[in-house]
Parts: sequence; structure tokens; C-alpha cells
Amino acid sequence: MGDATRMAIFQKLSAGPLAVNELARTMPVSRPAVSQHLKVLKDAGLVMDTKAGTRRVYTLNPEGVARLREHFDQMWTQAMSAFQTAAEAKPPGGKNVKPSGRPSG
Amino acid sequence: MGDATRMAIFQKLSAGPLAVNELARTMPVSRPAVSQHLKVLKDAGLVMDTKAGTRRVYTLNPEGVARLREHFDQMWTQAMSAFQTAAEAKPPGGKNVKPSGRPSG
DNA sequence: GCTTACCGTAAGTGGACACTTACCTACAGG
DNA sequence: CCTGTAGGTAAGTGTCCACTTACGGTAAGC
Repeated sequence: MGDATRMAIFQKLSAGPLAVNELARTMPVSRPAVSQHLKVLKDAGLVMDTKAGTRRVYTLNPEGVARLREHFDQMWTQAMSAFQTAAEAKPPGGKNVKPSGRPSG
Repeated sequence: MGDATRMAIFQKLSAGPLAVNELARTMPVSRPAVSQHLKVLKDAGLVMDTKAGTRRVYTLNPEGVARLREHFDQMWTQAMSAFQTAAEAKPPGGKNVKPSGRPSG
């Protein structure tokens, strides 16, 4: 999900189901590129595909999206818990940084 | 922040301030690599550096972290609002997908 | 002053990855 | 059956980026 194009696809799909060319027409990349991104997203469980005649409609997968969100949330929580613990021990208000104590210089 | 090493640095710094070699010693990459990552993180406003003798101690920047978190949250909110709107219109409980209706083929 | 430790930076390299072109398949219409 | 549209996939390419080695600069110890 670190790619701009993939993010754009994700954003567009969040507005509702779209076919491949529907997506590609609104993007500065070719259709196969979109297809490849969709493959990655599908492999990650973030989107689902449905055949509709010759077209293939893609939709966001609520479960995958929820899982991703939980993943992010957990990451943040984990990092922040330790961070706050450290922040409480060393609040930015006081200068308690003491190297070694140089008397003369 | 899409890199594993950078993420690891972020995680380690969340536990408290660390010098460059302190970080590098616990990682499978060289010290200069860590230094470069720290430069990127500093440029992004996510970390702060403090000179302590020959060492340079790095700390997470609360403001930058909060800003990043807000950024993520906003991104999610934006995507999810539209997604939920679409999800309400088409709940996954019903099969309302009707192609064209092929009687014989 | 010399050595040692710590660090940032420049230059160069290798690999991953996003993208395009080209090709083949599947479905709908006359 | 032929044509047209829609889409997935293979092969090839260009580029970004993370990493390493090498070097220069600063601070502490004797």
C-alpha cells in the first residue's frame, strides 16, 4: 500500500464498485498496470472481483479493509504505549540531560 | 515509512532515546544505513537529534508522530466514509447482481 | 599531539517494482 | 462464425531506493 497508484485505486474503489477500464480511464497509467495492482490488492485480501459479462467488477473487501485497519491501529498502539512510557519518564519540560559534567571545558 | 528498516528504527526509538550505533548494533544493516534512515526521519519531522559528546542521540518527535497519526487517521476516515455509504446501499447479505439474463447459453 | 570512538556524507551498486507493449482468452452482438 | 470489447498475463525495461564501502570531521582520553 506504499504506492500512490495503488492508493488511488483503493480510494476510488471506496466510492463504490468499478470495472477495470472504469478505473484505468481515470488514471494516468495503462489498463494492465491497474490490473496488476488489482491482483496485488486481491492477493492481499483487500478487494474482491465479480464477473459481469465481459467485464470484471472490483469491490473493496470489508474484512480485508478491517484487518488492515486493525493492523495499523495495533502498530500505532504498540509504538505509542512505549513512547508514552518513555515520555512520562522524560518530559520535555525539564533539562535532565547531563553528559558527564565538564568542570572547566 | 514504507520500509522495514525504517519501521524498525521507529519502533526502537519508541522505546526511548538511542544513539546511532545503539540502533545499528541491533540491526542487520550497517551504521551509515541507519544514519541515512535517521536523516530521512528527521527531514520528515518524526525524530529529533541531540548532541551528547561524540554521540548523537535520536528521539521521536511527538509533534511529528502526532501529525503522522492524524494523517493516517484522516486517510482512513476519508476512505471509510465513502466505503460505508456504498456498503449501506449494497449490503453483502443479498445477491443483487444481475448480469443480463442468458436463458439458454 | 596522538589515538580512539562516534557520526555524517559522497559515490557506487544491486535489486525490487511499477509501468508499457504485445499476446491470448472470454463474453456479447449481428 | 466473425467482429468488437474487456481483461488477465508474459516479457522487457527504466527507475527509484536501500545498502555498502570509503572518507572527512568532531569530541573524549592519555
